[in-house]
Amino acid sequence: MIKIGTYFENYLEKDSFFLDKSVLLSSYFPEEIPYREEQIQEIANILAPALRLEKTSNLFVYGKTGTGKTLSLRYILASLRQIAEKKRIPIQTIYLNCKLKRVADTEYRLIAQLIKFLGQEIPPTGLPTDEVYNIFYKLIDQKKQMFLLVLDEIDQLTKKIGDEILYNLTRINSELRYAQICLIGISNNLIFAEDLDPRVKSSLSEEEIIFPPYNALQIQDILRKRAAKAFRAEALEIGLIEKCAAFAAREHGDARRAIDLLRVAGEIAERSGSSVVTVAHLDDAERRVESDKIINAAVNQPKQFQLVLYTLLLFTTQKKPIFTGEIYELYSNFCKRSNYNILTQRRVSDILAELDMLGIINANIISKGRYGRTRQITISLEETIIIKLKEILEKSLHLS
DNA sequence: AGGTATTCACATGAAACTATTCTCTGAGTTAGG
DNA sequence: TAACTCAGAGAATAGTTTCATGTGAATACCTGT
Repeated sequence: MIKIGTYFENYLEKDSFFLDKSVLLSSYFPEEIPYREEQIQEIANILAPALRLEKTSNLFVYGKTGTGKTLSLRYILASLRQIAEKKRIPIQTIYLNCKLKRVADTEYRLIAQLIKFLGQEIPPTGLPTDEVYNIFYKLIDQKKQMFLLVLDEIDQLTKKIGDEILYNLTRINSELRYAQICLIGISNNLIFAEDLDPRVKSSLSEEEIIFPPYNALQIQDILRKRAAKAFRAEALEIGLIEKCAAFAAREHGDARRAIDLLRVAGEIAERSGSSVVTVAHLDDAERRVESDKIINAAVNQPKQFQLVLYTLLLFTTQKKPIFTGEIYELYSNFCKRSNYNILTQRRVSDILAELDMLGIINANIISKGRYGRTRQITISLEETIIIKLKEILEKSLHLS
């Protein structure tokens, strides 16, 4: 007990080298967005007519993750809102992330969210979708006003439920008498619009803006600006920022990831009682971030999904690749033994594909000629992660 | 030897089903006048 | 008669199952030399 007490005291007395950690969180909103002036100006040009309540072109924003799309749009919307408020222009802006589970990832829920934004509650289920649309129309068309609707990660939405929703949304304007809606889609899949219904495609991407990835130098600059606010001077080892930027640049210039890494490195350094953040801490941070990502992904999956993953972890300790059929065999035996019901191979195949998508396993579809076609599966996780993952899955599946 | 045709072991798609959670409707019941 | 209760019909959704079709290349099977 005493030990812990002194630990807490020491903790308080030692000044943290963090000045303001919130600067490094993804919720932080910087005053300026470096290297994105051009894109912001362009978007502003496109959206400006909204201030006069004139018809505004729908807009499509492309760019890889961590290239500042979301941030830039939020920034633009915020200033647009400010002006609108000052001049009493009836503009509403809505930002929705279509990937959020149980929030806006289906047609019904998306519209329900919009209605909620307009100040009315919609039950999570029970109503027909048409009804929800009608409520929305009525609410929005009460007076002359402009709606800017930003749909982030719109590719996830169409991947899951098709593009009918987008068709409906783009068509809304012709059914509204007073109000107007302008759609702004954000996607990090550059070729996403290719396999969209041509009608939707043409009306949605009237204007397109591309956010290029940051290069290493730009990320360095961004990191320095953030670090200056987040850390005390002298808290970072020389060369740390450069290394951090290099990590991120390797991953297609993802600034968010770079900032994340820096924060986690700081936390690790702080906990280890070091007085500066070193490159070694950064390496640790990278490992931590990676393993957190994977473990998080695994934990948030359904039971059967975890079961498949668990058998996979159990039986692929050696580097030797394993095939779908073998895994299915092992999996069904395991289920029998532990009283879980067994899924069909069809489903397991889908689960394997999902595991591949999440980056938990590596699965290549190969043809063994006369001996069929199958997935060749390897696990590319580090031993420590595998062990941790096993523990967590055992707990979650109530295995002993 | 060289060229096709087969064939395996799944992959991939589409539709339909199941269980759960939730609303709405309207018949039957209750309580008050 | 108005208010209340409660069962049943109908929706949305996640996770599956069923049925159907697709597929890449190692082999089997020809053919002609």
